[in-house]
Amino acid sequence: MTLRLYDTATRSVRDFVPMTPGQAGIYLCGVTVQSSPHIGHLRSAVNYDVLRRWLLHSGLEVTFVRNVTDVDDKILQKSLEQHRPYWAIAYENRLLLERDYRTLNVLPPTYEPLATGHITEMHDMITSLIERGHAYASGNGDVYFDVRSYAAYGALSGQKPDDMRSAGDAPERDKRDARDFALWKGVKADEPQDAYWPSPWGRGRPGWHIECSAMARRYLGDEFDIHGGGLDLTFPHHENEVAQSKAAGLGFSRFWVHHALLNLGDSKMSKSLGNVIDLPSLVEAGIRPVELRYYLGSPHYRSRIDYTDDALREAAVAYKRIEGFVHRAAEVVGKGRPKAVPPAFADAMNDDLNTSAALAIVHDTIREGNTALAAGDEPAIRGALTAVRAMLGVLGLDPLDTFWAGAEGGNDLKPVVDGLVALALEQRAQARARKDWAAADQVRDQLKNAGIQVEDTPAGPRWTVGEQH
RNA sequence: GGUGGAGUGGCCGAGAGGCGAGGCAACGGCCUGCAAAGCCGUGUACACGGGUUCAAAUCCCGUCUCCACCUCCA
Repeated sequence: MTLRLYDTATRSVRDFVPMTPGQAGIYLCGVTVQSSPHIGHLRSAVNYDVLRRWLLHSGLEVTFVRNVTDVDDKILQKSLEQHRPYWAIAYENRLLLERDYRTLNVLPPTYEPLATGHITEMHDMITSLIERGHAYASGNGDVYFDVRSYAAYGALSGQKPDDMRSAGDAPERDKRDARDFALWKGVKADEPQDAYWPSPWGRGRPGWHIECSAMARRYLGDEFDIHGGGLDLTFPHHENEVAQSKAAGLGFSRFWVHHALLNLGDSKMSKSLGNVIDLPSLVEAGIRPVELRYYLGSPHYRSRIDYTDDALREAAVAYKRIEGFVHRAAEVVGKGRPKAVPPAFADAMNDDLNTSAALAIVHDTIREGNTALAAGDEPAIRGALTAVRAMLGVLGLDPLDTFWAGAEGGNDLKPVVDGLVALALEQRAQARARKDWAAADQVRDQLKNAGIQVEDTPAGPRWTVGEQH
């Protein structure tokens, strides 16, 4: 069975057939770095990271491009408000974003192009659009895409231009049609003057959509496999991107993958509504990044997540069960080498990345592994462990992955603590030997007060720092 | 007004004509000196009203509620 993916353009699940056998090119609309990231942005990153890892696991070579839009209306507005250059704001937020991506074990993109680094590519495309009669310069420095010149406009998002509510951004300068959108924006007196570049149409800056068309072409070619982004980008951003690129004669994206949003309260998480939760605040509240990743990656990517603290904490408990098995098993049979993934897991992933169904297989395997642990059946333990690790690896959640293992604090001290705890456990063992349960339990309680959990296993007592896992 | 989507047991969350995904919580049992962890068992859930069918959470019609987009947005 091969991967089947939902394609927004055809509104159907289709077989994913790479343009070039063995390879996949993905363009993901990253973020406009106008403010610090929240967990909705991180959901996006996690969803596509899982797609990417699954393609890699399936043996494909993946070129993964995630852009950063580092100049736009809002960034310029903040520049004025904060009396700082627009690029200082963009860079600051970009660093915060990358820090969060890294913290969640999101693989770095193959390329991470900036809009401001591709002005020339944009000019080329705009020139081509004008030549082909799909764009026009207004005469005061703006260049617009001529929506009426492109018959398929609206096909991606299912919108009929005539049925759309009239655009609220009314008095654009010299548009032929209210739905035309800017490819290039001429100088405005009330904008930061350091945000302009020379162009054939005079000094100006890019319109919002052109950068993605230009950069996707630059790094993935005229036609490529998958274009991704949030559901809220379908219109107008992606609609405009297709229009530009196809009107310029390019094949552009073969699949459109859109993930659902993360809501908090009655509406999607967004800075402008103020209903925002970010990674640092969750970490402060005791949630580990890997637990957040589990929470964000468990529901299907096309299902809305209604964020609640309780649901997140429940996900954290579920992840601890996974971790508990992996650690206990590894202590008995060693870490092993993750191998192939169970067929049922592969089927779930191939079915439009059904991570929920895939996790059910993970939990089933863990149950078998726990039974094997209780029975001391080492081959079975080893089999379950390597399978579980392989599956978790695809999801970016393997606790023994050096990434997460290294993230656990205090590992340098583990041998030291190990020795100290061993002393205490020796006393407990002696007390237990003479059936002095009070003394034995006292040792355990004291260790617990010091933050060390002791549990007895068939292989003797084991201990963990902090919460059980 | 237009477009897309959602409503599943106490909670989270898959599924999409017939056999109760999975997790959390709860209850009972096993294991354990006790605990923890684990294992086994227990739940007849699919917004509402009609209809189609031998069979509907899944298909059709209608109703209600909610979300997203049509304006910057992952």
